[in-house]
Amino acid sequence: MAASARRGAPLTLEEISTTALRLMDEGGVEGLSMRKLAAELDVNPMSLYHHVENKDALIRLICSTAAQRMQLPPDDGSPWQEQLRALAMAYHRHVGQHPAMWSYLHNHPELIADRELIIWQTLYRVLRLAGVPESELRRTSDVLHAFVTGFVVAETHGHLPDDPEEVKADFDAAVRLMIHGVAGFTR
Amino acid sequence: MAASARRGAPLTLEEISTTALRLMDEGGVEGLSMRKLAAELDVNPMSLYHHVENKDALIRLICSTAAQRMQLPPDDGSPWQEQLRALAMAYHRHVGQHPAMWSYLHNHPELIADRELIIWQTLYRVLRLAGVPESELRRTSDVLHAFVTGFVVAETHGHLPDDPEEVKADFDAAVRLMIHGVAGFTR
DNA sequence: ACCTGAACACCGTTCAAGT
DNA sequence: ACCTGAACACCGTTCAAGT
Repeated sequence: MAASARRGAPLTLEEISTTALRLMDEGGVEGLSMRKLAAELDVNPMSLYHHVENKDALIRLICSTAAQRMQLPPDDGSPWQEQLRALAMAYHRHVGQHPAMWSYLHNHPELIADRELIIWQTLYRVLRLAGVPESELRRTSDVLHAFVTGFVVAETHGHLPDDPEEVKADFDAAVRLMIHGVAGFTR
Repeated sequence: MAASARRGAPLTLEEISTTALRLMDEGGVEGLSMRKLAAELDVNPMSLYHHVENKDALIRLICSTAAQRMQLPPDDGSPWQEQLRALAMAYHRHVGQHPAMWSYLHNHPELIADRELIIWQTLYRVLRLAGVPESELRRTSDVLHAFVTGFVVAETHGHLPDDPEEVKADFDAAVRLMIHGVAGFTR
């Protein structure tokens, strides 16, 4: 056994990653430290190293579990333009919930490179529907993903204090620009 | 007088910001610390606080001087599509030279919000040329800027090791998508 | 197997003291 | 006016020791 001296139960990866993500959500990147996380879990800082190799690995864990759990819209049969907008909105919501995590992810794109992730599967499906040829799927999805990430990160960190109507109009303009871009692409 | 005990001349903001940017370029965000910067300048760490309020102010200084010095293409009379591409390429080059600074900037868009900056002036000019109405300039330029930043940051951090031909094709696709998007916008 | 305390090499920053 | 050293409250991480 050898559970914690202060806690009843032993640590799990599950609660480590959940608590770490919460700390990041609440206090940004600098809100998460190994020592604060340990304090939050009521455990010795060094105990964490038995479950996670180091801080980088911890953040990687947070990102991958959060990315896997993203709630993305299913294929409802609507036109690709609407589905692209719905996907962008789902992205927008997720970044709004975990801005610090997405900032990190934006600077470490390799953590989200796995094409089996639901986010890529969904984007591929929408782009196929739009008529993007198979050979261009990787490239087009990369570009759109970078665009959307750039936009929502800038929006979340930049002008949230603004008039929400303005933010909505900005978001609409971004989506329309992408739709026109993809349409012009396959025409 | 009262210059440094170890150096001949007193510190200047100029050399502080130049050296700090170099440290960031060489070692990423974690390559820049007040103590390393002081060591590099052969000065006591605390001396820096006489020229700069704190580390945040130092990074703000780096970003604003670098942004002011960006070399952007002048109006050469070519079509707006070509000028937009040239602008994106200039951006691309600058981010490639200072990736860590741009990562920071991407997460602190307020540092680049001043519409008098050459980057906004240039973008406004190109968009006017493309026929974007005055009332939509702020919005459209925000969206495009976020897109370009998203793309070049992702590219710089993500798949530079790739085949340079592929990177170039990705960049072309991104520019074409933006051009189609803007064109569809004003049609 | 899992947890712990002490220790090391780093941080940013404050403050009182030097010239 | 500008620089400095000591000190404080933080970091991530290693290591040897506990159960």
